[in-house]
Amino acid sequence: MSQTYINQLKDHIGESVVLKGWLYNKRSSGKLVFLQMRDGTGIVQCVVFKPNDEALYDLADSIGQESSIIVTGTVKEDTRSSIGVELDVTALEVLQNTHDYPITPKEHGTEFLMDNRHLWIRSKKQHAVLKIRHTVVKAVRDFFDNNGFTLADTPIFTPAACEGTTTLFEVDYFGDDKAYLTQSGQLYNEATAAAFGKSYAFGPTFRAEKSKTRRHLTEFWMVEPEVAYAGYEDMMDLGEAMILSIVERVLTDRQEELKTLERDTTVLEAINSPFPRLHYDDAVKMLQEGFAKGELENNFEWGGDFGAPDETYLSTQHGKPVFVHHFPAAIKGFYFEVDKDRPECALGIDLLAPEGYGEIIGGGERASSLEYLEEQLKHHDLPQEVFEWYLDLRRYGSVPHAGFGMGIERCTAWMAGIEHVRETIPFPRMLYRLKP
RNA sequence: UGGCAGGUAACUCAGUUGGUAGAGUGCCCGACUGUUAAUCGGGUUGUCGCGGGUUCAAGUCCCGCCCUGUCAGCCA
Repeated sequence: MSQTYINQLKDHIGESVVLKGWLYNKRSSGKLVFLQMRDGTGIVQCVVFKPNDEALYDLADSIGQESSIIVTGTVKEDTRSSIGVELDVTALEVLQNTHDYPITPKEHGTEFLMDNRHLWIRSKKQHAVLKIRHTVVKAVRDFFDNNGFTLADTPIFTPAACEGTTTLFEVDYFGDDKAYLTQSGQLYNEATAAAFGKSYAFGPTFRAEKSKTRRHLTEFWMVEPEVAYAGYEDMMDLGEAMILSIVERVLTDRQEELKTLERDTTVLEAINSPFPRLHYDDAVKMLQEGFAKGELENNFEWGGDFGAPDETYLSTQHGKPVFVHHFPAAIKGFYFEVDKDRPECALGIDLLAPEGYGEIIGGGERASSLEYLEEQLKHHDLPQEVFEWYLDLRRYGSVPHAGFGMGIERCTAWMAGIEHVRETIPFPRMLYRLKP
């Protein structure tokens, strides 16, 4: 008999099936043993009644949490079950009986769970978060694939920094050369956009920032679209459409997981077009009003970059993600296009997620003038020879173009409604955390 | 990198004015025909983060270090 998966049991009511998986939890009551079995697709309760088969009962009663088991039984409807069905066990094969599984159904601390991350991902909530991550990734890829974008991944080893070397991980590259792990595929995306018109990269990104916050990882995944003949406003349109498609997909495909996580889905359901678009000037005014009302501790001044409390304040003023554009050029990268009428403003855009999840998109319009970029490289003290290939993009058919990057983990944390991004990736890499 | 909180059993924690170590959970044994973190009875577990100091005596007080969490800076 072939294997049936728990999420398909509803189609097999009354039939005998074989489930292959692990013991999630066990309870017994007199002559009954209840095996909570998981197989990766769900959890189902398997019931063994002692008078029916005493040897089977003794075996079922003896296995410990996370023992690997193959269960044969009859599927029956049961209103007491959260998935509507149960299994009456007729046979049980124990591949390995284990008794020292460290993670119990009771409470544990963060450090212990992180040390046991390789096992923790079997737990219901972690499983649900990672399923949501999967759906976020799938929604993102479908969105770009269905909108004329070509996937053109960028290298992970890079020869130089795009904004200084302090936040880069250095790698020895055959002795003489040094390589760095990429912190963004953006410069390369600008090249692929000139080849394909609309391109995107999706992959891991590395930042050696010594940040210890609930929003930071040293290794995280980012999706970065880049579009030729597009401006910063087009990126707000594109980002908004992408976010809406992610929210919709998560709400459609991951209802069960959202329920497991006790996520308040009404805040996700309330997200619709259009997202508010704030000029940096107006954002500054709002922050200053917030300070005047005593809702912010520090008075924000024009020219600065938003701190976490500022971002939270701006995003909680609306029930939706909020775009901010026209950041001061002085706090942005060398490659940004600036507003012709206000050269002190870069055509950068950020998207702030609601509920204090912070910046999930950062991007904008790129400078298309060769002369301006050469000037900017000097101004930022960057070696021009390293960027010659990048400047070629302005020598040969330069066009206005724009793009952005979205962090998969921050987006997933927001969708799942969880506190810390470390739970949104199977094996997080953080300052002081390289294991398991 | 800085502020704050913390490090005691496998896990989560308690430990009084300094007097020689506790609970719950897990695990093992037993009871129970419907359990949902099952319940009930019995049993089992210690480098009190590390090093130094004060003291007759330190988990407890003092100094240094290490580690963890959290907030902030930076960013996605």
